[in-house]
Order: sequence, then structure tokens, then C-alpha cells
Amino acid sequence: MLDAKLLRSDLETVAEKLKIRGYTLDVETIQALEAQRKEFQAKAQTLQAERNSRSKGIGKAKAQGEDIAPLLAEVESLKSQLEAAEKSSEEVQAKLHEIYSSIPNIPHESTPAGLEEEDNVEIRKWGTPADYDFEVKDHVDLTEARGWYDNDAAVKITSGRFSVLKGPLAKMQRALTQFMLDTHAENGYEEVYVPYLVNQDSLRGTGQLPKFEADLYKISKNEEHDTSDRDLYLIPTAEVPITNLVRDEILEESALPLKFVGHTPCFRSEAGSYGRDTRGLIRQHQFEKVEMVQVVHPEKSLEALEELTGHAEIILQKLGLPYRLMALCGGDIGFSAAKTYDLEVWLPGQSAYREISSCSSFEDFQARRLMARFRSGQGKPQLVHTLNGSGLAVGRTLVAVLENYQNADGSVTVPEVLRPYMGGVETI
RNA sequence: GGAGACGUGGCCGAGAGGCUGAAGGCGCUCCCCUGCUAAGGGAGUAUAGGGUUUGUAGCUCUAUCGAGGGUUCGAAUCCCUCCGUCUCCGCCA
Repeated sequence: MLDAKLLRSDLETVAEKLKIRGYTLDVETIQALEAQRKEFQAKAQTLQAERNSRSKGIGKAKAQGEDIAPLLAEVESLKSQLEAAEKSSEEVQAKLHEIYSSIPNIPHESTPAGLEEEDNVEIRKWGTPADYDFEVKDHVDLTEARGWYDNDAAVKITSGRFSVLKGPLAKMQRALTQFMLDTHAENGYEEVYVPYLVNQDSLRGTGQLPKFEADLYKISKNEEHDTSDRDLYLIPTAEVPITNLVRDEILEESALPLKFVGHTPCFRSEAGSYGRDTRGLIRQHQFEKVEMVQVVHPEKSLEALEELTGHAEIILQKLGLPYRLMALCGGDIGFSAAKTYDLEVWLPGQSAYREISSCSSFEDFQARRLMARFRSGQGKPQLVHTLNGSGLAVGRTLVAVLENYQNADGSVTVPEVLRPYMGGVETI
């Protein structure tokens, strides 16, 4: 959520900056509603003040044994006026809140202009895709025949877009997870274990709600056994539970930056994604991801994004996987992000670079909704800046390892850094 | 899951319809006193939003005593629902 004060004082500038991401702000509607808000809110507050002071008067008169009947009659007429004023005030504020909740973050000035994926800017490349003197297979062909990847079983158990991994493949996914967590811990991240189901407040805090409910799996309660009226959702990313650790918190300035890393499964309903990447492990309703989250001082968020992105790159470098770093353009960054770098790994099976990590700075956009603040000196609490990045998407990393390390005979060499996590095995 | 108790500011803890945005204590900040690794005295110390304003200053209004709703001229205080904590029982990895 953007700063309401900024929206009131400098709406035109905000509208201008949002054009960079192809978003058109309805300036006239907002201005009209703001004018109403101001009028109704002021009126309601004046009436409340009136009622409060008169009610106090009644209390004092009663204490002195005076007749309070005439005073009561006076206040009576206030009541209906106040109720009406409060109602209009609440209605306008609810409308404004809905509009404000649906406005995306303002892109950072260093975010490249452009609306299409083609407008993303390549920052650097690392590694060189290998030349294979045999016909390369994709990860499905490499694993299905050996019984390690079983789509049919997943369909039987659940439905499409889920997968069953077996044997060395399942083990390698676990090895990758362990390797990533350990590496990030060495770089100063505190490992956290968090719930996979979250409430609505958490999803609002990080910006998935209210706009993107369709992408989420909602857990409906069993009425017979659960009288709670709270719906829970499966997390689409560990960003949600981890970033919400600081919701409603006022941190000490000295506690910043906070750096967390966690591994969770992620659940995405991804309506509309059918037809893209229908084969294999690239796009699933359930996948594993290691996520880094940083909570930093507002002046440090830009350099923190570079650092965090670097931490994701280290994983790819240690695994020896060729990749490129892309700065996403205004039209391609997510709703809550001010600036985003994507890491794209080389997949020989597709002869293409594919996204394997997304690292974003949200500046104070999430923090405002989260009420995540810090106290510096004697001053008022200020909003922190939040960042996160995949470090990495484990399922896609598994695909990348399989395809980049494949041999002519269909076996796969285990990258050296992974061997300690796989009992020293050198090939699978 | 069953029964009972409870949820107040950074922390502890009073308050049981009006004089309570909230006593008292601890902690913290500032000032004074004191020459010694201590103590004493004084002041201050929640958050959000609105209005005013060149102003993240000041003034002022509103809201907030787990959350939401209700009763009332008036609710931390009464009623309802939910969330959470603790104790005992049950169940379970």
C-alpha cells in the first residue's frame, strides 16, 4: 500500500510514476472521494466531540444530584446525526481503502522503462552453456524412463500439475534444499521454520490479498468441527509467513537488518497458467522453494537488494549452472515491488534461460500494510523496508542440474557441492 | 475435543458504567545533587488517523484496555461471537 498522505498531497506525480508500469490511476475518482472523505470525517469527529463533552456534563450533573432529564433530551438528537455522519464517513473511507489497496507500488527510479518482458534489461551473464556432442534430453526424458519421475501417479493421487519423485531424484531435491539453507546460513541468514497455512491478515500484509485471491488455495473449514470464522490459505511462497514475522512489530534500530532464510513447499493455483510449461517440473501447483527475506533500514534497501541477489547467485555459481541476471522493467515487476531482479538459469532441454529466482525490494510498501516499524532514537517509529528473493526455487534448480549435468548415456553427474548431501554419490 | 480461569501501556499490575488514555511499581530518557565505581530529588515516557499549518514542529479533535458486534446520553467496566493464553482431563506424531 502506498502512503495515503502522498496520495492526497501529490496524486498527479504518483499517477505519472505509475504509468511506468502501465498502470492508470483514476485521479478524478480519488480526488472526488477524498473531498467527500474530508467533509464526512470532519463532521463525524465534530459530532463525536460534541457528544463526548455533553456526556461528561451529564456525569458531572448527576454526581452533584442535579436533574439530568433536560440534558438527556439535548443529547438525544445528536445521536441520529452522529450515526448518519459516521455511516457516510465509513462508507467513503471503505471505498478509498479498496482503491488504495489495489494501487501497485511505485517503481524505483532505477527500474527500466517498458511494459513487456522484452523490455527487461540483461545486467550480466555468468557461465557458458556447455556444448554437448550428443542429443540433449530434457529433465522428463532423463528421469521418467528410470522411474524417478511419475506424473501418472501424481494425477492418480491428486491431479495434474503435481508430481511424484522417487529415489535419487527425490534425494537430490532434498540435497539441494539442504545445500541452499546451509549456504545462506553461512552468509548470515537465520534459518526459520514457519507455518504453511496462513490467515488473511498475513496475505494482506505482503500484498497477495485482496487482488490475487484466485492464485491461492483456500482451506475451507469443516463446519462441524470448526466454529472459527477465519479462513486459512496455503502459502504461495515462504515470503508470506517469514515477512509477517515483523507484522505489528516495532523493532530497535540496532536490530536491523534482519535476515531470514526458510524452506517451504509453495502452493499456487495459478489459474490461467494451463498450457504453459505443461511438461515436467517447471510449473507446478506444489513446489519447494528456499526463500530469503531481509528487513532493513530504509536507506539500505537498494544495496540490500544487490546483496540479496548476490546471495542467490552464489548458489548457482557453486552449482556451476550458467545463468543471466535480468532487471525487470516497470511493466513486468510484481504488484508490491519497487525493483526486481530475476535470475534465469540455462536449461539445455529448452535451449533457453528460465526464471529460477526473483529478488525484489518492496521499500515501505509491504511494511506500511504490515505496520512493521523501527524506532530510531527518541523519534517516532518509522517504516522498515522489506526485501525477499528465492534462493532458489528448488524444483527448477533440480531441473537445471539434471539437464546441465547430463551425460551421453543418460546418467547425470552430481555437482561436487551436492555430493556431501547425497552420501558421496558422483553420478545418478 | 471436554471443563474451568484469564487477556489493561515496553514489562508487572490496579480499575468492576461518568471524576480513567487509564493509579502504583519496574524499565527507559532528560535535568539537579553527590567525587567515586553506590544512592537521592525532579520532570518526561503508547499508537494510529483527521483538522490547522510551508512543516515528519506546535495546537486541537477522534479512535484504541485481545478482535469484532451490541446495550447506553456515556463502556476497559454490562451482553454476544470469535481469537489467544494458562490449568486439569481426553486424544495423538
